[in-house]
Amino acid sequence: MATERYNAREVEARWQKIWNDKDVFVTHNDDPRDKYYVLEMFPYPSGRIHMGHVRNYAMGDVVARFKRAKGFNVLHPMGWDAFGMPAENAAMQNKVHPKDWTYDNIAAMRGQLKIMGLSLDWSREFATCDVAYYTQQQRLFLKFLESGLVYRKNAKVNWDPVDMTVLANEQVIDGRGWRSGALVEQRELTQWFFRISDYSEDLLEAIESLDRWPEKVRLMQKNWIGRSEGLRVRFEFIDAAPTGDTALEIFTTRPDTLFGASFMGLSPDHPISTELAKTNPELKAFIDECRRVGTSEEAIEKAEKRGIDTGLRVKHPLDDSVELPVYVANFILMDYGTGAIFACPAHDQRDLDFARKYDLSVKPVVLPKNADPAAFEIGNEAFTDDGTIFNSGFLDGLSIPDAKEAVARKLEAISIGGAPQAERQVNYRLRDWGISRQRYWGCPIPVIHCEDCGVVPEKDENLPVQLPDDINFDKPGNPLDRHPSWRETTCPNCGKPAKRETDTMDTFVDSSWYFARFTAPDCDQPTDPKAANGWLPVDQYIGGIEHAILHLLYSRFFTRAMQKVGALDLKEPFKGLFTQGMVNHETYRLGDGANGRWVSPAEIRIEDIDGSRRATLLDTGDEVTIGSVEKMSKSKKNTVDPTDIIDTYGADTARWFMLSDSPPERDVIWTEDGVQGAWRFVQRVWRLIGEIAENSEPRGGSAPALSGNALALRQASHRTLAAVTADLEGLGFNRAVARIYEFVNAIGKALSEGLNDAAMEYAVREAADYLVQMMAPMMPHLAEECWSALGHDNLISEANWPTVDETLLVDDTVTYPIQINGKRRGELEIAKEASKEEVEAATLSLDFVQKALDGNAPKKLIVVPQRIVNVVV
RNA sequence: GCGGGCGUGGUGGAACUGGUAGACACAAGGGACUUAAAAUCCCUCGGCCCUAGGCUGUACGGGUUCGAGUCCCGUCGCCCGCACCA
Repeated sequence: MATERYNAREVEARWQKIWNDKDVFVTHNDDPRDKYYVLEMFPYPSGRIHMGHVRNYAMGDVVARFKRAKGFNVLHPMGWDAFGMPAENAAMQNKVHPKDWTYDNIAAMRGQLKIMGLSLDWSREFATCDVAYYTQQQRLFLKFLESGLVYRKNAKVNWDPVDMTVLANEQVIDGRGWRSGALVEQRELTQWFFRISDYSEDLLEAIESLDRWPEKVRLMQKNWIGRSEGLRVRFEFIDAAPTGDTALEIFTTRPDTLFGASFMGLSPDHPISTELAKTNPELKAFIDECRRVGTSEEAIEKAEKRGIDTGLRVKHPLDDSVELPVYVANFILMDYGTGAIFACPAHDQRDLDFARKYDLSVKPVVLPKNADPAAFEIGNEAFTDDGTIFNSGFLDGLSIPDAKEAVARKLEAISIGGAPQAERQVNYRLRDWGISRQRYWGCPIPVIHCEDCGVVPEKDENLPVQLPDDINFDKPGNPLDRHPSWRETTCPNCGKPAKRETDTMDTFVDSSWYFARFTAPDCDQPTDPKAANGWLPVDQYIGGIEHAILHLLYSRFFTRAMQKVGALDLKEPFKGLFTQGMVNHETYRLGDGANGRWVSPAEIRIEDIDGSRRATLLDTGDEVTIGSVEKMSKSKKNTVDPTDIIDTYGADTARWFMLSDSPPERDVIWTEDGVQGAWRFVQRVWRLIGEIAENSEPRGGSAPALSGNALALRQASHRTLAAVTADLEGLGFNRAVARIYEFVNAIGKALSEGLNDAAMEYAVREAADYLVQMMAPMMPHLAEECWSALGHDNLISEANWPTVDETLLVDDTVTYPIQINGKRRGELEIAKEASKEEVEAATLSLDFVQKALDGNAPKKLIVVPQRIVNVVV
């Protein structure tokens, strides 16, 4: 048996069947043990799994299997993020129905995931496009609507006039639609919004409590929410604005620079701008032009600061004698603050650019440390660092924070037109979440438009609002709009004929609560609060860094919203978060420059010729250039199909390689050599275990008295176990792998020295059992096969994690490195419990120390207990 | 521009709270076994010096310390996030 080569394909299929037949990974909500919820971000069913999935799910599976062995009731589910544009694109290109395309892809990918041997509870599987799932999502939506968490408003959107749809910012490339290439327009549309901004402060504050999240992600979320404290100040108009306003309200975080004010700025979308444009053609033309400029970052960055003087003038709030002109300026955003600003060019770069262009005054009011107030001037760079206020009347000599406070106090106390001139205000960058999409393949928004009653929520008993199957994609735009009858319904309120909402929800909505649905996937309500509260928060969530902001922030908001409507009772959905790195691969290119094309790793052969690697095309033998290592992508053709790898080497090898070498948060480079190394290791373990199984008997009873090699091996077993346990707790898979390699080397060495007494036989059997158990979370099939070969009659997937015998972790001697002047010169082996004095004495008697001292007393002698000795001469 | 991170052999990477730098693996070279290949096993493997042994070495330049890959300051390089947010 043992001499046979390990046949991964046969073995893996066999154990997968056993796990499946015995429902080993089916989880029960009423299990009394402590819970542990492991979740990997669920995949989009694109058609095939890729190496990124293999890495992601291998990591999650290690955690799940490890925690199961540690005695937890583990929830480890899987589902599909199945709504979205690719299905519609496929429908348009290949004449497939989005539903068929999606469910076919799911079936294919489910099959691929199953051969990976993941310890998933497949009984809880669902896809977000399942009617059962989106019914509950509509029910949640209606509850949110009732609780005031949802509203409609007009909002500017990127409109693609060819595809007749709204585009997300990231779908606009250089001002053009990413698919149609048409110039994108800014349009006002009535859209549905979730009130995520109501939770700005809470979402920001609670980040502090997420201590098992990567610091990087926490910081990104903080920046995204973007809290800033400032002052809302009202500037009195000399003559009232055409809107009737007597004062212009602005938001500023720099009230300390108020004496440096040079002009006021209005957003092109500000109501006063709109009103003025009605009688001012030049201004109207300018505003129209601003709207045409794309919202892409590049477009904004390159856009020159421009504006138009409205002729309006305001009074300076702290100095009546100063009048400030009001401009409409292209760089002012309507949806931040009040859509209007006061400009202090000396201390704000944008204001300075504008002032220089229109020749407006630039008066510095913050003096840098040690600068001469008479000589300090502003060139083409605004001064934004710290300093002392000057040129500012009663603020002169104050620090920036003190001046802010002084201005706030003063203006709060003044009243103009019956209201205080200024109020303190906190602003957030975070905007409400627009969820309307003019698409077919998404969750329909369950509301009805009635001519008499307005916007009316669909009645609960009428749910679901189901997507029609008879749909065509012949024309661009939203197929739901064109459907002959789907829109037609009756008003739930008055019973008259009415029309359904044809917008569907952003797919981020689908993924904002799936983790809760897994806790009770068949419930006839969105959640079973008892199940959700019992399982949540997710103890370990694993996924890509690309979701650091949106998906995670939306899910945090959704959890709060679900708490508000009583669907569950907690705020934070993910206790521990881990973001894994990408899978990269070398690239290969045939031919030069524009004539060249990318070729895939499967099309080439790599040889080592005189120490340098050369690649040639398999078909023709043409030389191929080996390019840089990059993220696996279809466009560069540097992908490796997980199924091919698993067919050749088995799932365990693929999993093991993914977990070894690179730290999990970092990118890993997929190499053929690396996979073969992992494969050789699989064979090596199999041979080793076979040899042990043949030449020894299973352990019985307690350990015999030990000494020498047997003791050393037991110490190695328990030390490795302690280290691997700690590594797995901390997701240090690469370190665990390295320790297991070391351990296998140690067992191999012990075995070669002979198995000739009972003590050694016991130690070797223990080592073998521990080895197999430690690798079981990572290579579960090989582990089951070895476990069974070693004579165990239970499944290793159901076995308990072994316990460390602490007494075997300690040695009775310790080896001190001996340094002379900080450089290592030798070692000292001494009893562990030797006192500091004894260590000192022993050190000084060493001949190389004597030699270094040359008869003198040491200048200093540092003994760090159990660590190191340093002699300073 | 703002914010954050990283820089260790030919390569991926180890090194707990400052305490023997390079664990473990990959690649490479040499050898054994074999008709041969594969597989397996053994040896070498940061650089320099003739060896015992020594010197040097964690991007670069300083500093703190008995002792620095780790802490501090500066420089260079790379990566990521955000970006007209007043």
